[in-house]
Amino acid sequence: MKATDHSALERARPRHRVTMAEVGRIAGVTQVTVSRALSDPSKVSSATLERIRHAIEATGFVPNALAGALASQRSMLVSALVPSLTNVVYSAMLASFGRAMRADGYQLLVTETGFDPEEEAEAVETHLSRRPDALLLTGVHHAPRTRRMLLAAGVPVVELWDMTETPIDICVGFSHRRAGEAMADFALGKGHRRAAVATAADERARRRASAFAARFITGGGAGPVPEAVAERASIETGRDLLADLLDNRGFAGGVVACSSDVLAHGVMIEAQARGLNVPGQVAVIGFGDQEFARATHPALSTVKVDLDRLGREGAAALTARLTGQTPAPSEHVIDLGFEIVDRATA
Amino acid sequence: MKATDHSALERARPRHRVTMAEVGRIAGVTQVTVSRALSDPSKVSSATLERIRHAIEATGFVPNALAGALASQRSMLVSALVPSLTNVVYSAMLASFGRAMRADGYQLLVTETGFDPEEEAEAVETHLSRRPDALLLTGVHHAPRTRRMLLAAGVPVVELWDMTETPIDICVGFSHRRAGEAMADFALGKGHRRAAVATAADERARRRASAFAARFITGGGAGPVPEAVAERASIETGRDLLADLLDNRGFAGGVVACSSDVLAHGVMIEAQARGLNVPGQVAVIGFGDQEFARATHPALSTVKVDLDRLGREGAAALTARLTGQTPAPSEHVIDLGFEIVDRATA
DNA sequence: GTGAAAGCGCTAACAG
DNA sequence: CTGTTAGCGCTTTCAC
Repeated sequence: MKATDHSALERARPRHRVTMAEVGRIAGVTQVTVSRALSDPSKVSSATLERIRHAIEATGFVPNALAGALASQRSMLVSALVPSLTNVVYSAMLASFGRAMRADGYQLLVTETGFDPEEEAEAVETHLSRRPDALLLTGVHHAPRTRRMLLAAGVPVVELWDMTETPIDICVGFSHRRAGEAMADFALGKGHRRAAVATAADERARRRASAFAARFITGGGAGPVPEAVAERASIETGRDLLADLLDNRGFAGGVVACSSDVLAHGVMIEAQARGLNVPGQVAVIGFGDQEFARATHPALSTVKVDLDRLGREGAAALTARLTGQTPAPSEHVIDLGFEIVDRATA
Repeated sequence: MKATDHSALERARPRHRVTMAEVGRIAGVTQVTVSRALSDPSKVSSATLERIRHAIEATGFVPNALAGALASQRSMLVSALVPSLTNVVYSAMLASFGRAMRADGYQLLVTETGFDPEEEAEAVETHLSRRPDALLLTGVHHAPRTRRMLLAAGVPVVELWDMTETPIDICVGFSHRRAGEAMADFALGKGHRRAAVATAADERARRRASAFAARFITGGGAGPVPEAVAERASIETGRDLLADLLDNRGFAGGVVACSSDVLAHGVMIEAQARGLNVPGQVAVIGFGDQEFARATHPALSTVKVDLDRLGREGAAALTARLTGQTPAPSEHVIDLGFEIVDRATA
């Protein structure tokens, strides 16, 4: 069985493919009728429909969406560009976006752009060659040619996860500056007067970090707010960051504002490994409210961003456009906000 | 600027699209020459090439890959079906697979199947309509019609993350049974005589769990080995699982074999929250060797599976096939193995 | 309710 | 080195 199983694939060229014409021949109708039977069965007599169904069954016919897309000028493809697939923040957003689009019959073309605008531009170009009906970009910072290509293509675009006054088309997200400020207000409200920042290098995280530091000081906290930056966010780099803050940057305890829950978790672990009490000696605020945030010990205080909703709203904005609706100017930028989750670490 | 920016998109139908014919007209050649200039520039005189480049630049022409695929019978599309995008195990594998395929000029059509063979079958069918040049499936358990459709399509297929005697085409992975047994041997070697299992519900995890339990007992451990099962793997469910084991299933300490590092981390946190010493009272073995495993406190002992390599090897197997190579029968099943990482929690 | 004709934008021979 | 001629497998439009 093993040998025969493979033999089907041992040939260089795929086997003969069934077409609508062939299905039609078997069912005693023309190709057009088969097409109609599939796209709008109500236009075909039930007797014919039955014969066509049989023929499809018998031949294992699978319609060629490439040809369909070419003829109809609708690919039913949506392209999604995310900086990273392994970062839950983006994959969660992508997953919920994908589910929503699939429910509307679209399929997802996915590329990981690695936080690099140039790679993103390349990806946009190749994706555009597939004539997607819409595109999802992450963030609002893109290479100039990205914007140019997209505008020229005249395809609906949604930028997720960030806000801007000048979206390419539609953008759905929240203000990173305001999120950073809210973290500072929260820390201050908890009575903290000394703070540090542990952040990933990416540009949105940095924006939150500086907003936090600025607000913390103007709000009455002690300056300066030392900042430690890691290339990537992981528990390990979170540990490194706290170590660095404590050992080299003059941070003697207080609250640590982190650019992600993962980093925050690393900070907690490092503190605990050093015998420091959390939140007594080192308080921690995360970002994202990932699933595990409620399950750390103590439970992590953080900023909740509804990633699921982000993906869904992005999809909704796109499908609205795709069904011919023109958003009002005010609907081009959708602010989903965020929420401070006050648990036990700060 | 805001208003004008959008106006390009305010129309229902996309704007007039540039074709090769149009580029040719401007460059003073026929459409075919433009096609050649793009696919094999050496076949076109440098003077013509220059004019064509100009015309492309001037018009912002982006080739239509749909039409190209239809004509050439090669879509340069690879479809990837993964159970979950938010689970790092799968997204890491997908990301490395994607990078490798992209390097060869392929693009990724992605669908999340949610561990459901029926959903997978649906997805295979829709994906097949895009005429992908190859497919990636996760695992080796599929609906019968999935196998049938794939065989009929005659497309190269790689099944990742698991092994079987009867792959659809090619499969790359490791033996889950042997991994479970290796965990048991490791625990036994560390002197543990009492054990429990904390596992996610998915079928591969269960397979490792039962292999662990069986081997642990035949290897000299005390039976029975209580087993706690969670629908999904998270730190939170890991905590719940240990609580359940301790409170309801007669587990009085010993080693806990987990189906993933995340679950293991949850078990550690719950133990520590209860004031139990790790590994003194509760020892923990994870699975996957995710990035954070080395950074927990104490560092997590686990089973390393090289996800990056998994993705790469899967891609390599596919591209070999796509360049016309026929794998030897022995090369249809590739065992990547695994490795016990002996750190501090067991 | 069904068919015929045209064409989507490209690649693949085959000429010259 | 460049052009001509045929499709690829569908959808669309217009007839009947």
